[in-house]
Amino acid sequence: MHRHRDNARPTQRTIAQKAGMSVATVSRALADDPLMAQETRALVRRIADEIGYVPDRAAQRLRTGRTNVISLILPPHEEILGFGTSMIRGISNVLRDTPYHLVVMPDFGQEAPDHTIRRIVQNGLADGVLFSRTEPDDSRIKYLLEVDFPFVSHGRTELATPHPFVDFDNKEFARAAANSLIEAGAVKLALLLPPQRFTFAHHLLQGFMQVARETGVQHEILDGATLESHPSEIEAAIRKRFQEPDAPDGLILPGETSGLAALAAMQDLGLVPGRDVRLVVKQTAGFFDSVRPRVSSLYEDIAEAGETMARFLLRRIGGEPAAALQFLQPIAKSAAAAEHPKAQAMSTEA
Amino acid sequence: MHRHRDNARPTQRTIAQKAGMSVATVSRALADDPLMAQETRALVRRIADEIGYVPDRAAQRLRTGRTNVISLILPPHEEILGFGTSMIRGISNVLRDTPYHLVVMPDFGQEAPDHTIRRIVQNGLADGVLFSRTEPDDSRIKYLLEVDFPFVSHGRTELATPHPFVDFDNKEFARAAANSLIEAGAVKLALLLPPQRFTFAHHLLQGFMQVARETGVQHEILDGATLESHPSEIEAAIRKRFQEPDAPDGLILPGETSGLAALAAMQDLGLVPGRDVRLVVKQTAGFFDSVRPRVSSLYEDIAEAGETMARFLLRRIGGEPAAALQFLQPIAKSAAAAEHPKAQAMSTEA
DNA sequence: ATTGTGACTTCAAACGTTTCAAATTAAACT
DNA sequence: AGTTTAATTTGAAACGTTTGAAGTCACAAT
Repeated sequence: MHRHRDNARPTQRTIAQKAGMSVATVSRALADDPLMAQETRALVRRIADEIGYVPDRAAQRLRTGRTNVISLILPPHEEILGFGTSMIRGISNVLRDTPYHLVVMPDFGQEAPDHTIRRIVQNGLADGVLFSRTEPDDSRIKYLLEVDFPFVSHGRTELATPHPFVDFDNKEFARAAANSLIEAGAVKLALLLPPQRFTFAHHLLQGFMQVARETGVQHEILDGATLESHPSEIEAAIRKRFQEPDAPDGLILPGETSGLAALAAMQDLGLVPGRDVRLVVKQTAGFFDSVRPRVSSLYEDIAEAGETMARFLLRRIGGEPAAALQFLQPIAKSAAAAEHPKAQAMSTEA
Repeated sequence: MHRHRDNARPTQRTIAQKAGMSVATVSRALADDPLMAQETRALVRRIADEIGYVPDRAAQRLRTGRTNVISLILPPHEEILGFGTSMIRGISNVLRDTPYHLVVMPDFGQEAPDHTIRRIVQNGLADGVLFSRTEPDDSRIKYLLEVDFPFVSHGRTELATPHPFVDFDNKEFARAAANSLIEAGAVKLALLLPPQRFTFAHHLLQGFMQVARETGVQHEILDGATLESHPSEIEAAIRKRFQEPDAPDGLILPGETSGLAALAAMQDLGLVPGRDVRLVVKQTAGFFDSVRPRVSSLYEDIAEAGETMARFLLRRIGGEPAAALQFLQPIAKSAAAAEHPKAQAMSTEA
C-alpha cells in the first residue's frame, strides 16, 4: 500500500546507462578510486548529482556488512533533565555529515544487563555502540572487548584492558564542591552519592574524602537515598538528617533533580540556604540558574561529552587503538549548550 | 579490521542445509505461509531457534523495500526538560516487540524546514516518520500528504485533509489554568505564549480568551518573551511587566523552564507567590513537585503521547485511514512516568 | 492407462551494491 | 612486428532475502 516506487529512485544503473558505461565503473568512480580516470570520476559524479542519485543503504549494507549505524543505549529512566537529549544532540552533531545514522535503543532493564548489547553485536545491528553508567567490572565492556566490537563508554571501569571512554571528572567535581563549601564557611559536609555499583560513585567519594583528609573537615555520606532515588525520597532523607543533632551545614548534590529536592527539604524545615546551610549542585540541563534562592553550581557538559564519544567511536571503527581514545572531561565553564544561540544571550548578561 | 564473520552468522541457508530443504522453503516456513505443511513450519522454526537464526535486516530491506525503521525528528533545542527523552521512551516502549527500530534525526534548522523529512522520504530512510511542533499550515505535513508517506505529528494543523496526529489539549489546559487562578482569587491574568507560528499557541490563546470572555476577568498576553525564549529573557520580561502599574496577579506558564524563570523573577522583585501573585505551570518532566514555594501545576504526559504516536504510525503503515488516527490527549492525572517504579514510591506518599 | 487434483516444495530471478579477476586498449619497449 | 607494460574499464559473482511461476508427487477420478 505504501510502496513508493512511483518515479523509481535512480540507481547506479541509471547513471551507467546515461553515461554509457558499466555499473562497476560507476561504483568505482563514485568511490573515487584513484585507478579510475579523473574525467570518468568527474563525469559520473556530475550525472549522479544531476539526477539526485543517493546510494541505497540496504544494498551497501548487505554487500559490505557495514551498517553505517551507531547505536546509543539509553538507560530506562534517564529521562529527567534531558541527559539523553543532550547526549543525542552531541552525537548527532558529529554524525551529521557522515554516512552514519543514530539508532536509539532503550535498555529496558528486564533481561541480563548486557542483553541489548549482545543483541546488537550478534545481529549485526550497528558498527559501534555507545552507552553510559559504567560499573567498575562492567560486564558489557568485558563482552565488547572480548568480541572486539567498537564502543565508547560514558564512564570508566577498573578493567585491566584499556578501552575507549569519555568520563566527567567527578573526583575533581567533588573536590571543587567540597572546597567551595569550606571556603563559604561550612564545617560539616555531606554528600549524596549515586548507587554504589556505578564507577562514578567511587570517583565522587574519592574526591570528597581527599578534601576531608586534606582539611580535616567533618564529613559524611548522606544516608537513606541515592542520586537516583525519587525526589520525594531524597527530600525525606535530607529532612530526616537535618532534623537530627549535629546536622551538616554543607551539602553536595551531584544532580539537578536532587538539588531541587534538597532545596525543598531545607525550605520545609525552615532552614535558609546560604545562612544555615550551603549547597553546591552539579548542573547538566542548566536550568538551575533560575532557581531561587541562588545556589552555587558546577557544570557538566553532556552534549560535549556526546560529541567526543561519537568522534572517538568513529576513530575506533576506523581502527585506532583504544588507548588513544580516552578523555576525562573537566568541569565546564558555564551552562552547557554554549553553541546554542540562546546561550549567547545568557553570557552577555552574566 | 572490525568485520565479524568469525563464526558466521546463521542464515536461511544454514537452516536449509541442516533440514535438507531449499532456502525458499525455509523462507516461506518462517513467514508461516499457510500453504506450507504444518510440520515443515514447525521444524524450520525449531531449527531456527536452535541455531539462533535472526533475519538479516539489510537483505530483507533490499528485497522488500521496507526499512523497518521509524524516524523521529527532534527539533534542535528541545533538550531542556527531556521532552525528547520522554517521547523516545514512549515510542520505544511500543516498538519494543516489533521489528521496528527508532532512528533519531535532529533537525538542525539550517535548511528548509522540511529538508530532513524530504530526505527521509526520497532516500527511503524509514517506513514512517514522527515529529512535533506543527504549524497551522505545516509544510512538512502538506508534503507528506502529497506523497502519501506515513506519519503522525505531535500537534494539529488547520489543513483541510485529515491526517494522523496526537496533540495535548492545550486549550483545555489554558481554561483549567485560568479558572484555577480565578478561583484562587486572581483578578488579572497573564499568559506566556509559544511563538505564534505554532498551532498550539493558538489553542492556548483560545482557551485563555474563552475563560476571559466567560468570566469577564482582566487578561493579557505576556510581552517580550515566548515560551521558547531563554530563561533569562523570560525572567527579564516578567520582571519588567510586574514593575509596571496594573501588573497581573495571575500567571500561566505552559512549561517548566518558564515556571522556574517566573518564580525567579517574582523572588527578585520581592513578590510572594501565593500572596501577591498566583502561578500555574504545565509540567512535563515532573520535577516541579519539588520546587518551592509550591506552585499549582497541570501535567502533560509526553511519554504517553509518544506511545500513542508510535501505535498510530504502525497502524497507518498498515494501511488504516488517517481520520481514525487522531487523539487529543487530556490533562494527565499526575506526574508522568506512572509506569516507572520510582513513580510508584511517590504515589504512596502523596 | 491416462488425466486431474491437491498439497506441498523448489527454481530462479530480483533487489542495488561492491570487488576480484579478467578484459580491453594504447603506448612503449625490444 | 611482436611483446611487455601500464592505464583504464568491465564481467560476473556475491551478500541474504522474498516471491511468482513452475515443479514434484501421491492419489483419486475417469
